[in-house]
Amino acid sequence: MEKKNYTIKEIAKLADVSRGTVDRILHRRGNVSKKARQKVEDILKKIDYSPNIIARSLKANKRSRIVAILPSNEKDNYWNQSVTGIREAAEKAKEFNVTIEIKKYDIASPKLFNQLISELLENKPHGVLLAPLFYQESLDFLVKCISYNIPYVLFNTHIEDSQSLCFIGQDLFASGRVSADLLNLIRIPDKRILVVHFDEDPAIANHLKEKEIGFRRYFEEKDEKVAIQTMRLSSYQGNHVEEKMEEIFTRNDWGGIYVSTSKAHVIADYLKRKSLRHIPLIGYDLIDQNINFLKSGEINFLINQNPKLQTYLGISYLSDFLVFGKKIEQTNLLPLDIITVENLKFYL
Amino acid sequence: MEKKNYTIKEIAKLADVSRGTVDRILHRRGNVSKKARQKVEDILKKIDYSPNIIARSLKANKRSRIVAILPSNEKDNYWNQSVTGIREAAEKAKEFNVTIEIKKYDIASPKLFNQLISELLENKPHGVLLAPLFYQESLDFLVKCISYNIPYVLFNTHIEDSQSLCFIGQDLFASGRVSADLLNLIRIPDKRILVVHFDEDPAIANHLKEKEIGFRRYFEEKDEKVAIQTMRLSSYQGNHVEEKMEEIFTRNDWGGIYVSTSKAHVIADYLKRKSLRHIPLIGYDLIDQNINFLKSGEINFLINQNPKLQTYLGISYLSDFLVFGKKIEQTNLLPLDIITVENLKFYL
DNA sequence: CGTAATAATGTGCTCGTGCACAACATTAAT
DNA sequence: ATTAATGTTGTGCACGAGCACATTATTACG
Repeated sequence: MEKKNYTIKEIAKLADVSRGTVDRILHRRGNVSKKARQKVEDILKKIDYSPNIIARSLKANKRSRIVAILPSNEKDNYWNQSVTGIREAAEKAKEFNVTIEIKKYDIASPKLFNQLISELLENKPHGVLLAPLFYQESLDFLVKCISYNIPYVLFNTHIEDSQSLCFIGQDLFASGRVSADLLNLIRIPDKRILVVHFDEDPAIANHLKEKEIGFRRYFEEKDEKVAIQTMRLSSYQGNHVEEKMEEIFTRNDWGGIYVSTSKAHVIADYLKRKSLRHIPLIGYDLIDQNINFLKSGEINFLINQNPKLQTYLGISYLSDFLVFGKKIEQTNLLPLDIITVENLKFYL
Repeated sequence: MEKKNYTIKEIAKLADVSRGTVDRILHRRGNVSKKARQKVEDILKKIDYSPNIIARSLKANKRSRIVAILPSNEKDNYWNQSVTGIREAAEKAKEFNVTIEIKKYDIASPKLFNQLISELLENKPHGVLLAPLFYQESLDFLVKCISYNIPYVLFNTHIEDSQSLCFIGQDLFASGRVSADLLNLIRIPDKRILVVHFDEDPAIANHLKEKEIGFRRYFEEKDEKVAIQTMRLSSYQGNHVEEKMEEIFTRNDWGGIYVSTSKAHVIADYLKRKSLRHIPLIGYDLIDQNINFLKSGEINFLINQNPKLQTYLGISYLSDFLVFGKKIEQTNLLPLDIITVENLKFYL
């Protein structure tokens, strides 16, 4: 198993040619006689040459600039964790002369997104990490990246047919099923279940629908006779949310609630104020507000979508690709961690 | 934020001295005049020099050999996953001229362990990854490593006071609590709870006890009135296990079972045969037998102790330390993943 | 002041890759 | 046969760090 790593110089000596000739063959640069090619290829068949990536990287010695583009964390601090992941990966990548720039866009304005993109393309980055919430706008951008030969990695939201290096995200359908499974354990029997979507933006709507399909499918397969009702809320509508909650909670007696976004804390807060904290509640993501309600018991389970790991891996992959030319797995669906008060601390 | 990485050559030019002088100052090799030192240190204060680790590594160009020592997976295929983690990390490390050798020891024989150790020390490895199940024997070995200046990383079992680069493992106490929390959700009310330890070896006994303490503490804090009874089994005793199970299950009516090792499948199998599969059961680790019973419903939850990630990180850390001189976090407690049928696939 | 001893400094080489360019060999065209 | 035009091959250099060693500057002391 003790495998020697041959160098170009050693191969040259074995084949009785010069380093240059070996190099030309390895890189298919032509200008090699049949005889020399034969000799070298014979050697290459016998041994297992792989270039020393450290030497290669030293020679290349390029500075790479990666731009990470994601929604602003002002309006939705779910994205804080993504930023943390980027920062941590950036720290590691710095040693390899890779710098990371973070660009945030307003989830409510495709226009500003487009503007950001075109500014960004003025001096072209070497790589891009993107959360493509706007479908069409992102697609346009990616076409440009391809034409400029800028490699990109997508995360959070899947875009079909893209030529990305890879996509890092979660399995939405499975995510709904996991939630259903947990809620089924703790729900109050014989009562209706409420599914809540906070879809500020149509860009996210499909995302949430996929989760709901998984959620409902679970109960169908289990042949459980549960009534499931869906409610749509937008956190931008202000008081409107309170009114809507008032309406839905006074009219019905719920046996469990599933919130398909990181906004479970909004419901938890309501339940607490209205002394409804006995109603089982499941939501997503380890943002501060959710964590507080998990600790105090209004939220029973949180599903961790690993936003931090998503971006950490995204940047790491891009960096490894730019520095060492490493190939990457096309799709990377991260685990859906089940979080309770007891194992919370390990995921923070 | 665009931070330039200065080179020694550039610093030399700025300070108007030679590369050698800068090098001597950076490495405290002496033989530098006060004047020159002053000039260079002034520059070093202004800029933020950190050596190019790629160049450094190329120059060093050392082949490193890491030996990973862990229990044999013949008798307990929990360790299969550890081996997988090592293999995957080895694949990555190969590119940096790091080779990994795996040595397996019999958990029943400290003698053979000692023999393995002394053989291993004959031609000294550059780094060691160890699962120190035998306390005293491991300690003796580590003392030798220290005297030979061999860096080591421990995983799975914690040894206090060791000078290891780091420990990678799980929080046993928390692990017991997590299990208790889950079992509390699904247990049959008003019935006794059974804790099962499979402790083939006294080396592991403490390990398991710590889990049980966490488990019991949870119920104490919750002020739940539950009777908890402990049973010790050894899978090496053959039929004896069956007898003991027979005894404990015919005499009592259990409301839930917690198995503190990866052997939950033994209980699951019994429950299945005796038509007792309604009894909630929680165990550890994603080994094939457990996975099967999780899928078929005899096991309700599995706690994933991340054995694969433990060794993967261990090798990665050691490799980064040997190749690039990177420092490492002292302790690394991996998450206790909660696994159900629904999120299982993401952890395999 | 001159020489020896010591302190301080600068240079050259290595690591392996990748490319540029010079050197040399072969063939074609006149 | 001579020159030009290709075809093929070998060498040199750069990347940045790190160390050995040669060279130069400074001090000590008779």
